[in-house]
Order: sequence, then structure tokens, then C-alpha cells
Amino acid sequence: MTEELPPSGNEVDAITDAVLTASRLLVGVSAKSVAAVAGPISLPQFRLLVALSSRGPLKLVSLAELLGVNPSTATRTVDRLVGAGWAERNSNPESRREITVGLTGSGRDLVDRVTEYRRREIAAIVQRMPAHRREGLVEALQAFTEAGAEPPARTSPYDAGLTQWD
Amino acid sequence: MTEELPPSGNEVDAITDAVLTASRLLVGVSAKSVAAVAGPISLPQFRLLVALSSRGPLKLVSLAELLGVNPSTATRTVDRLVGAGWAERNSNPESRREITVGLTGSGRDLVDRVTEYRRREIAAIVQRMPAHRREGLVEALQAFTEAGAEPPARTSPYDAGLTQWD
DNA sequence: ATCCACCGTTGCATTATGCAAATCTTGCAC
DNA sequence: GTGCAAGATTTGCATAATGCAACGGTGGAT
Repeated sequence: MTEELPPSGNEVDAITDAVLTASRLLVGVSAKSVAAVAGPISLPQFRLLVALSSRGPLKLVSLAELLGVNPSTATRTVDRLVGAGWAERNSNPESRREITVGLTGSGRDLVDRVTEYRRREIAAIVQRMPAHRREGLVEALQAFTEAGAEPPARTSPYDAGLTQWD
Repeated sequence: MTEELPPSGNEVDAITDAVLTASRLLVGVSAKSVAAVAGPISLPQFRLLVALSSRGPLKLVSLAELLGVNPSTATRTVDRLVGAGWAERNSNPESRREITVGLTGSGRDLVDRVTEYRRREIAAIVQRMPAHRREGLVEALQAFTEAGAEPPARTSPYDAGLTQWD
């Protein structure tokens, strides 16, 4: 924080702060979007819906792994989502020991509305940026991301800006 | 607007994806740092410690507000942190209806170790970036942040990359 | 002196979470 | 084909996180 750091400490700090601040902004947008559109659903539940939306129907274990939670947690969250009519369990004819969890029409609809809202919010911010700086953003972030050896941003549960921490 | 279409849909999408991917990377770093250093503490609890670390002792209501949770949640989280020896309640001589919550030595130590770890991880990533792109990152992110009318990155609970959502 | 707003806590209900055990299914070895 | 190990899902149990509502203490304004 405020202690002395190695040589390039100042530059690294500047980048760290810049990224974290931007991240914070995005987090706010995401939370606002869910609250505005999805009303009475918890974040963990919505996160599960987003996972299903981006990956299609999944068996329970895969879903739990993707979300980084215990299978028992996933089971019970699915229970609640099924109860609310947003998700459904389907038995797998291939293997009776597995089930697949998928979105219902209204579940898909919910995710779509939140996503749409969020994209509009972000677009509004981006459009307030001086045009010449937008290009720099994408390039620099890609460089940052590549340096972190992180896979490219395909649509994923993180796409809603909703991970379990941060 | 200066452009005709909300057109830059592709550009906006590209930026959105880039930022979200970078954010995801950061989130991973944060979670890894807490897990690596802090062992048996939950993320909400750690987040509270970070808040105290950056803002100094706070009264309970301010703390709850800063974290975006109900005062009752803050009360009980503080209970647990006090029990674990990381935080302490102090009566305020000025006003007997308020208390202040602060870090203990070991609480401060915990936060410092995690922060140090996280900074090193980020620094390692930044140092793998081509130097000429680092400057672009800071500038572009600042433009993005300003466009979002978000306050500058002062040290805050978010500094640990730990908000309640995202 | 009274009233009222604010503070922290507690009771209650629900959700989130992990670990461990139980149940059922599958695949494979023999 | 029997039996067993491994896998998938669920359930039991315990604890944490969370919000709302209510309560008792405090302090300021009138």
C-alpha cells in the first residue's frame, strides 16, 4: 500500500491500481444490472444461471467444478433454481447416474435481460471515452491478459462479472 | 453522439471482453493470494479486515456501509474476527453509543502478508508485458475509469480485489 | 422533560458452503 | 455373471453469511 517497493514499484502500483479501479467499476455495473433486472435472486444463484447460459446444459459435477464449489452446494442451489422455475433437471438417457441441468425459457430470459442491461451500461461508459484511447485499452489489456497466461474472454460465467470473490 | 451507430458494438464488445478477461485474471490472483497466505479465513471476513486496514478503525455502521452489508452482518462477522484474534472492539469515550472496530497486530499482519503476496503476483505479470504497452494500459484504464465517473483508486477494500460480487 | 433519530445487538428465517456418509449406476476384472 | 471399485448425486450435519425487524441504550433538539 504505502510502503516502499522494488524499483519498478511505482509503475507496477500504478497499473495495479488502474486495473483494480476499472474492475471495481465493472463490478458495480454487474451488481447494478442484476439488482435492476433480476430482483429476487441471489448472486450465487444468478452465477449458476450464467454458467448454464454460456455452456449449455451441464451435469452437476461439471457445473460445480466450473463454479468452484462443492457438488452438494450446486445440488442445493439447483434445487432452489428449479423451484423458482429458472432451471430444470433432466435425466440423461445415456447414463442414469448423471443428470443434466439446463435453463428453462424464463431462466434464459432472465440471463438475457441482465446481460443486455449490463452491455448497455458498459457501452455508455466506453462511448464517453475519447476514441483514440479505446484502441489503446483493448491492446493494453490484451497484453496484460496474455502476460497472465489467461485464456481469451470467451463467454463464460465470468462474463456477467460475477465470480465468487472479488 | 459522435458516431452514427451504437455501431461500435463490435468495438464495445471487444473492450468489454478485454476488461472482463483482465478482471478475471486479477480475481484469480486475489483468491490465490488469500488462500496461499491466509488459510482458514473466509473471504467476507478477510474483506472486512482489508477495510479496516485501509481506513483505520471504524465504527460499526460505517464499516457495514463501506462493505455494503447490513449492520447485523457486520456485527457478527466482527464477533468471529474478534474471536480469532484478528480484530478488536474498542469503546469510544466520545460517545458511548458507538464502538470502533480495529485490527489487532496479528490482523494487520495477516492483511499485509496477503497484500504483499498479491502485489508480487501482479508485478510478475506486468513485468512480462512489453514495456511500451504498460504506459498505454494505465492511460487507457484511467480514461475508462473516468468515463465511468468512478472515484480514483485510493486504497480501499477493493484493493485486495475482494468485493462481494464479481 | 420529552421526543426522536441513531447505534449496536439479538432473534428469526433463509441461503451458501464444505465435508462426510449413503445410495444408486457403471464399467471392468475374473 | 458376480463382485467390486469408481463415479454421480443426494442427504445429514455443522457453520458462516445475509437481511429484516425489534429492542434497549444514548445523545441531541425543542
